[in-house]
Amino acid sequence: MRQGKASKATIFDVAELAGVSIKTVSRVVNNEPNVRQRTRDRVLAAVGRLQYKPNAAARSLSGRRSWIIGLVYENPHEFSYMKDVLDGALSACEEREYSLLLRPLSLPAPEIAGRIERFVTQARVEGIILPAPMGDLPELLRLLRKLEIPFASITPKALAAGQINILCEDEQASFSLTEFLIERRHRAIGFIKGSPGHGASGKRLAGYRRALKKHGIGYQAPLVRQGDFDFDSGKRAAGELLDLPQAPTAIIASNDDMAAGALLEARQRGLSIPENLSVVGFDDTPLASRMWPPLTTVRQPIREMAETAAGLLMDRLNGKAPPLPEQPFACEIVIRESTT
Amino acid sequence: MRQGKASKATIFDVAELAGVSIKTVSRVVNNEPNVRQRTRDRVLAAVGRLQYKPNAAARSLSGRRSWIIGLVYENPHEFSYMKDVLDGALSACEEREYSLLLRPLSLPAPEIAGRIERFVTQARVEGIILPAPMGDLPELLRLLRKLEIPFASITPKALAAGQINILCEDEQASFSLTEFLIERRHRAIGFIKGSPGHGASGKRLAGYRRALKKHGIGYQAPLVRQGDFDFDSGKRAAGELLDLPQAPTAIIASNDDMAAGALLEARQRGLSIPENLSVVGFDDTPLASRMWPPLTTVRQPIREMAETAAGLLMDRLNGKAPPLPEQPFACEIVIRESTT
DNA sequence: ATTTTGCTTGACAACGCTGTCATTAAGCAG
DNA sequence: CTGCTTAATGACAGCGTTGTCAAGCAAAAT
Repeated sequence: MRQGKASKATIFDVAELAGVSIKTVSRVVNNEPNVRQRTRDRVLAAVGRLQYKPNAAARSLSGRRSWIIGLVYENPHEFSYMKDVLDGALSACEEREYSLLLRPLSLPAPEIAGRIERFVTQARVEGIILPAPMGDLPELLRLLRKLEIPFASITPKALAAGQINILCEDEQASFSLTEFLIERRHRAIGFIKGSPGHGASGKRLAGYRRALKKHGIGYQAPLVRQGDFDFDSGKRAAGELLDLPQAPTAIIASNDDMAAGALLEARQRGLSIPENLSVVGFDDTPLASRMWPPLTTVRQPIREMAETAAGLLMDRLNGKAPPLPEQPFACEIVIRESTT
Repeated sequence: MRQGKASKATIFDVAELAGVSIKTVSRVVNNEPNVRQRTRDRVLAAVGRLQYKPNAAARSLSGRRSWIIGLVYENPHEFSYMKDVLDGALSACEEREYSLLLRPLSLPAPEIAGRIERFVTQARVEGIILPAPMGDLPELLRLLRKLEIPFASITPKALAAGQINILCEDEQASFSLTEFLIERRHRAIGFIKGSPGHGASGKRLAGYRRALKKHGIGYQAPLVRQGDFDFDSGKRAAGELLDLPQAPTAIIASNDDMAAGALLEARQRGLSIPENLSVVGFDDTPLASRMWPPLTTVRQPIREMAETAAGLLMDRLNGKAPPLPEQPFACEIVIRESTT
C-alpha cells in the first residue's frame, strides 16, 4: 500500500518553479551558506507554494545520515520517570527535526548485545540516549563504543571525560533530605537502598551517610536495607526496619514506589504517618502526591535533563562544538505531609 | 558525523558472494516466492557470513514504503495507560520489523491539523495508531481520511465499518461494576464522569445507568458529576457528592486518578473507607494498588489491545486480508479493599 | 519432436536527495 | 579596463534498494 497523498512535490518541481538547479534548492532547504538572498527567497517561495517536504529516505540514503536517534531504556513497571525522559527527548528531537526510536529492554537482558546491535544496525540510529540506569551498565557502554556510536547518558555516575553525561545531584539531594529529617529531631533513620546496579542507589546512600556524619550520628548497618526500587521490596524492607529492636522513627526510601510500600507496611502495623513514623521518597512521581498522606520527596528536573541530553547528542552528531560541561541539574525537596 | 561502523555490506556484496544477481538477493531477503531452494540457501548463507542488513533508507526510497507507523496520543499527566499502549505497539512493531514514531499532542490542540500533517508528511508514516481518546476526535479522523492514511483506533466508540477499531467493553464493565456495588447493598451510588469528549466517558455512564435500571433504582441526576479524568476534578466532584443532603454510600469514578481524588476528599472529611464510603475506579493503574486502601477497579487488557491494533494496521498496510472483526476485549473487575 | 507454460533469474532504470567538482558571475585591487 | 580571487550556481554521479520487464530453462502438453 502506498503512503498517503500528502507531499508529492520533489526537489525537481521546486527547482523548476524557482528557476534554479536542484542543488540550489538543496542548499536553501539545508540552510547552507553561499546562496544569494534573492535566490534564497525565490526558492523558499516555491517551497511554500508546492508544500515541498524533503523525502527523508532519499536524504538519508544520499547523505548517509538517518536523522534518527535511539532511546534505550529499561522498561519499568512505574513509568513516570520514563515519561519525563520521553517528553524531554521528544521535544528536543522535534526541534531539530530528528526522529526518536524506542528500544525497551528488560534487565537483566542476556541478549542485550544482540538487541542493541540490531537496533543500531537496522534502524541506522546515529546516536543513543541512555536514561538511568542504562548508563550504569559497563557492558552496554563497551558495546556502544565498539559500535562507534555516540551516546548521551543520564546518570549520577560520572562517565569518562568527553562523554555526554547529564548528572544529577543525587548525592546532594539525599544529603539534604537526610538533613531535613535530622533537623526534625529524627536520630534513628532507616534507609532503603535501590537496586545494586543503579548509580543512583550508591549516590543516594552516600548522601545519607554524609549527612549522618556531619551531624555526629553513628552509621548503623541494620538501619540500611536492600530494596530494588519496587513497591514490594519497599514494603518488605520497611518490615525489616520496623522489626528492629530499636526501630527507626523515619525511613528514607530510595524512590517513591518503595516509600509507598513502606507506608503500607507501617499502616498495616497500626502506625500512623507521620506521627509514629516519617517516610520520604525520591522522584516526586504522580503517586507521591496522590497517596495518603502525600509524600515528602525529591524532585529532579528529568524532562529538562533528557531534553538537554538529547540536544547535546544531536548537536555533537552535527559536528557542533558541544558546550558540554554544565553543572549538574539541581534537585528540589518537596515537603508534604508524610513527615513530621 | 557518520553512523557507526556496523553493517557495511551491501546487496552487491551478498550477490557476488552468492554468485547471483542483486535482484535475487532482494527476493530472498524479502521472502518473495519463485526462488529455488538451493539458491535461497546460498544467498542466506552469504547474508549470514557478511552480516548483511538491508539499508532501510534505500529500501524506503526505492520501494516507496517507509516501514514506519505513527502513534499519536494525548500526553496525559498519568501515563500508565499510554505505557501499556506503547508496550503493545512496540512489541507488534518489533515483530514485523516496523519502526514506531511518537507524536504527543496536548488537547485541545488548535494546530492539530498542521502537526499531524507534518508528522505524516515529513516522517512518511504509513499508518497511525490512535489510542483513546484520539479516535473520538471527528476532526482528526476527517483529516486522516483526507490524507488517505490508514489508521487503527482504540476506543469504545464504534467507527465506520471497515475501519480498524479495537473496542473495549467499557459499557459492560461499568455495568458490572455498578451491579457489584448494588449487590453490596449500595443504593445511592455517585458517579463521576470523565471528560466529555472521550468515548469512554459516555460508555461508562451508560453502563452505570443500565445497571441502575435493571435493579429498579431510579436515576438521580445530582448523583452524577462531571470530572475530567484528573485527580483534582475527582476530588472536587466527590466534594459535591458528599455535600448532597442525601450523600451517596458509594462513588464510581471514571478512572483511578479521579477515584484517588475522591478518596482524599472523603478522608479529609473524616470518612473512613470503605466503612463510610465505597470508592471504585477504572483502569487498574499502578496507583490503584499502591494507595490506601487499595482500589477496587476495572482492568482492561490495554497492552494486548494496542498490540492487536498495531498488528492489524500493519497487516492491512501489507495488503493482508485483515481478519478484522473480533469481539471486544473483556474487562475484569479487580476487587480490593476500597469497597465493602 | 515441437510448442506451450510456468518457474527462475537477471539487466537496468528508477527512487529523491546530497557530495563533488566544474563553471559562471561578481567583487576588487592594480 | 584587466587579471585575480571569491561567492554563487549548476551538472552529474552516486547512495542501496525495489519494480518492471525480458530472457532462460525445465517440465508439461500437443
